[in-house]
Order: sequence, then C-alpha cells, then structure tokens
Amino acid sequence: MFGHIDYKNPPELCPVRDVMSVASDQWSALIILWLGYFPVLRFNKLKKFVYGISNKVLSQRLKVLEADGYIQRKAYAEVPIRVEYSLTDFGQSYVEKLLELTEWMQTNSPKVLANREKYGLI
Amino acid sequence: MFGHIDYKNPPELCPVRDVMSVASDQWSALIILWLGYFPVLRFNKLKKFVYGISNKVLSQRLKVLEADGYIQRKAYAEVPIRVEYSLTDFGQSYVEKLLELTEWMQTNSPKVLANREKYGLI
DNA sequence: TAGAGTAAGTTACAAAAAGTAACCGGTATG
DNA sequence: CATACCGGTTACTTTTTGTAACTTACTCTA
Repeated sequence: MFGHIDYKNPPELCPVRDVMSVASDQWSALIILWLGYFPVLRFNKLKKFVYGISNKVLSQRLKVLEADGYIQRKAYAEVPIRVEYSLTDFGQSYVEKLLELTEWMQTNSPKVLANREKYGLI
Repeated sequence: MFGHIDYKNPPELCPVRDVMSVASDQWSALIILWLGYFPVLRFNKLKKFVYGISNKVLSQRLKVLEADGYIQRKAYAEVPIRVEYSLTDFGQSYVEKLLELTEWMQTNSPKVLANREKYGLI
C-alpha cells in the first residue's frame, strides 16, 4: 500500500490520493450507493434520495463521477427533457467495495457515537 | 444497507452518514493509513507523511479522530514536549477496511485517469 | 384561461471550510 | 549568537459549499 510512496521525497501529487478523494467524498459516495440500489435514477429522484444535497453540488458531482467513469448519463430529447443516470460496469465494481465499507460503518457507528459522547463529557 | 433509511420520509440526519463522512474524509483517511503503517507517530512526523496537510487541519482532524475513538494521544511532560499518536484497537479494525478500499483504488486509479483524459478530449 | 407544477439544471450571492504564514516558550545544535 | 525543533494556536485569505431564485417549454387543475 505504501510501497509506491517514497516518503523521504514526497511527490507533489499522488494520483491514487486524487482519485480516492473524488470517489470517497461524502456526496459522491451517497450518489454511487443510491445508484447501486436503484439501477436508474433521474436528477430529481437522486436529489430526494441523496438527502440534503443542493442542485449545484449534485450537478457538479454527477459531472465529475461521469468523467471518472463511475456513472453514465443518458439524455432523451423529450419535452420536458428526461435524463437518466446509472452506474457503469466500473461504477458497479466500485459500489461493491464501497458497500463493504458502509456495512462496517453501520455496524460500528454506535461505538463511535458512544465514544464521541463520552469524550464530550470528560 | 438502505434498510434503515425510510427514503419516503427522509430523516433530518443519518448517524451512519455522519460517522462515515468523518472517517472517510481525505485527510482523516491518510492519517489513519499512516498510523496503520507506523504504530506510533509524533505530530511533525505525521505532518511529513500526510503530505500537504497544514498544522491547523492536522490538529483539527487528530482531535476529531481521537473523539471518535480511532486514535489515541499520549503527551509526555518532557521538554520539549513529546506527543505520540497511535491507533486504538477500534482504529486498527477500521484501517483494515480502509486498506481494502485503498488497494482497490491503487489497482483501478489508472482506469479512472484514462477515463478522465478521454472525457476531457471529447 | 390563469396559475401552478414538472423537468434538469444554472446563476449570483452568502456562509462555511480549508489553506497560509507568523508566532509561542524553551532547548539543543551549529 | 542565530537557527531549528517541539506541538500546536491565531489571524487572515482563498477555495469550496450551501441557498434561493431563475430558465424553457409543456401539462394539469380550477
């Protein structure tokens, strides 16, 4: 894992870090998880599921996730316009990894919350 | 995974989401990964490994990660003061999960970078 | 037939988070 | 005698987010 980093002469930028920071961003992760649950979602549906996200940030994240190859966007020339978002095969393989982490979080978040509370009282 | 969310009546806040956003934050993840590699690290060493982080943000993240139970801080009353950071058992169990994700990222980041480039040219 | 609602965003502005650089007091190093 | 280390903190600037209004063209409701 750290083998590729020469930590005595740290590089200006680590590409893995860059890629990971996009994919594990809170909103990006939620978008990908919901698209893993529902194969196809339109903008406004997605916005309802990814509770609390703004149009602006949803729009930004969708563009970045599309550019990075996790999701695909299909626009239909109807009136009103219909746009469908779905995971690519690559995105599908990522969501499986992400789900493992999320499951760990679901199991362990009570411990974190308990810890947080205890820490606040001391 | 989604069973706990009633997406027709979305909750004001999802605790899992809150916990996960702290733990999967870019800087937090890097701190935890380096502490998984070196059992004990002092502030300035950590700062060198977590390349690019500022004192301010490192200090903030260490406090939050300590409060959430991932790391522990030991200060020795020497002169100059010595402070050692290390993973708790809980943090250790988390870093194992995080490493799996990181390994996936290492394997797959070339695909993402290739995709990104292709997308930029169209 | 006026009014509201839907669709997928964009835009201008405000608020929050992150980055930058200087500083602390005491000690060891050159 | 000046410099660097130790583990941070503080004031200030820049970047990122969030908020709310707006867009175009059609459909549904009263």
